[in-house]
Amino acid sequence: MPENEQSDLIQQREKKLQAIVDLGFEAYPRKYDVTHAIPQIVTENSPLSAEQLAANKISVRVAGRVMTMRPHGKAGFAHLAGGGKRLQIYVRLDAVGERDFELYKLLDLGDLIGVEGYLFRTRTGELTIHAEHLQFLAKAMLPLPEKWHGLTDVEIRYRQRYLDLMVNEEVRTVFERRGKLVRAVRDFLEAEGYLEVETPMMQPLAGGAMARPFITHHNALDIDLYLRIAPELYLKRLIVGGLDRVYEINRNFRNEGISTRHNPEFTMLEFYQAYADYHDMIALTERLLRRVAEAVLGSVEFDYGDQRISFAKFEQITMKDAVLKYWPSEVEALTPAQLDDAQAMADRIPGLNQWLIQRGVAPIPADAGHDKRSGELLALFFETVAEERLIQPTFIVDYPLEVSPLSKQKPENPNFVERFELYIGGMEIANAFSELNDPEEQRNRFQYQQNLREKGDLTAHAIDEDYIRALSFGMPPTGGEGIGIDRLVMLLTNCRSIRDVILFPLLRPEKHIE
RNA sequence: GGGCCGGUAGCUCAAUGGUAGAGCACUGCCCUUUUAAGGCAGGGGUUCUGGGUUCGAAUCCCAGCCGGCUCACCA
Repeated sequence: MPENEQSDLIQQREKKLQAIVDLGFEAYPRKYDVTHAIPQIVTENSPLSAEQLAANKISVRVAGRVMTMRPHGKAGFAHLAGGGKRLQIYVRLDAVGERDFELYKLLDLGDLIGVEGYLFRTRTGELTIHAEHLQFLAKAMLPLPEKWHGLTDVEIRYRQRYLDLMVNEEVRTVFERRGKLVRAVRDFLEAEGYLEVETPMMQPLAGGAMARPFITHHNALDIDLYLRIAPELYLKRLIVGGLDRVYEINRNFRNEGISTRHNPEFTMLEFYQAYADYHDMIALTERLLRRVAEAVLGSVEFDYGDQRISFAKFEQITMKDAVLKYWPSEVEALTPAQLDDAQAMADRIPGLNQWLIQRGVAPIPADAGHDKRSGELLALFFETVAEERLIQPTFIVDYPLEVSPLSKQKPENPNFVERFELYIGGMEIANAFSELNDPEEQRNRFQYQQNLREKGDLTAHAIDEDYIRALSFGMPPTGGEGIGIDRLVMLLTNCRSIRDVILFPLLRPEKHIE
């Protein structure tokens, strides 16, 4: 924000900083040796009574940010924040001396200080440091947000996440859980014999998913590169090379819309296991998610909005059955056989659109019925009628061939592939399949995608000749999966927006900042 | 990109056509166990921007900027 708007406040604080320096304190000292972190003191001493604290006289030296001040003439209280906890300090003129008490009086909310003293309980029973010495550590030149309501303006919360973290304690919890979740994923896969690897974020072809990429340029080589939309094809090259169990947790970049469930850069876990198929991936996913929930929440059940979600049991249903199960009664019914019949499905689009419009949802484009094949329509219908209804963890299996360019066909029905997506809380969380390892069939699939691309579908998969070459050296039968980490964090932190689980979500650049 | 809602003091919010306010924060004074500390006094505004209507606009109208939610693309 412009400096002139707050020049009075800043000038006041500059004067105070000068006064602090005049007392003999450094304006920006190098370090402060603490004996304890604030949460440690709170945890360790909570059980101790006032009498026990008085008898033991436990000396501590801590540092933190001043969050509240209650001066009382020649004494005063303050709360220091650190490590997500607050601890009260009590400063008396006769205990800290003139110089330190002058410092106390010059403090502003937001300043960083060190305190040395001993623990006691106040009359109201609050654990407090009886200060014997104060150290000035850094000045807050700008004022903190209001102390009761905190900071609610979501734009400032996202743009100035440091403020959000300072004053909204639950925000810290979200990101602590996110860290625990990623840690738990790594521990689990490590124990399963997986190797963590890193593959290119800048790729000459943006493969492995269907999405529009970001494009960039390398000057020395004078080539265009794409920020990756998925690591998939590189990880499978590693399977070819004999790294039989690999995983990667890192960012993907997709040049698509922004919403409460989409950020242009998002974190994806992908893992590949040689000599396994998608059934093995289902079993692994169930174990992984239970382990992660236990690690993060200590439970496999949790609230998400007004729903109670349990990882104790995972449903499994084919895409066709899901469409039939959730097909709206207001629309003319479909028989199972008609789900292979593009014409029969196209005939339902007008009725379906009427139903969608009544519910305030945008209809399916009118031309969808003309040029789409039955598998594409099936996937479209699934997303339209079933996806948001899948609250409890549900594996949707048997995906149509047309929307699955990298998956192996089902032996008993080549129009469908060995693939699943896992839905929880109405969101797609995971996508997995038995990996296609037949190089000729892969070439055919790429060719089909290429045709879509030439018809104007910018998300259709590009032909990757080196990937076909890699498959031509022989890839073992392999199960592979991707899990959207941000959405998993949303579930386990009860956040409705992906921006609440990404520290610095992409926003339009701020205009008026100097 | 479409629809809906919003933008007033550093922060959270009032004021619905008639003198821009409150609480917190800030400044000064008093106060040695408070915790939304208290008491007294005070400073602080391009009401998002630009037009328009009107005797008079924070308020009504138009355009724009910014944000949220939602729909579409997508994970």
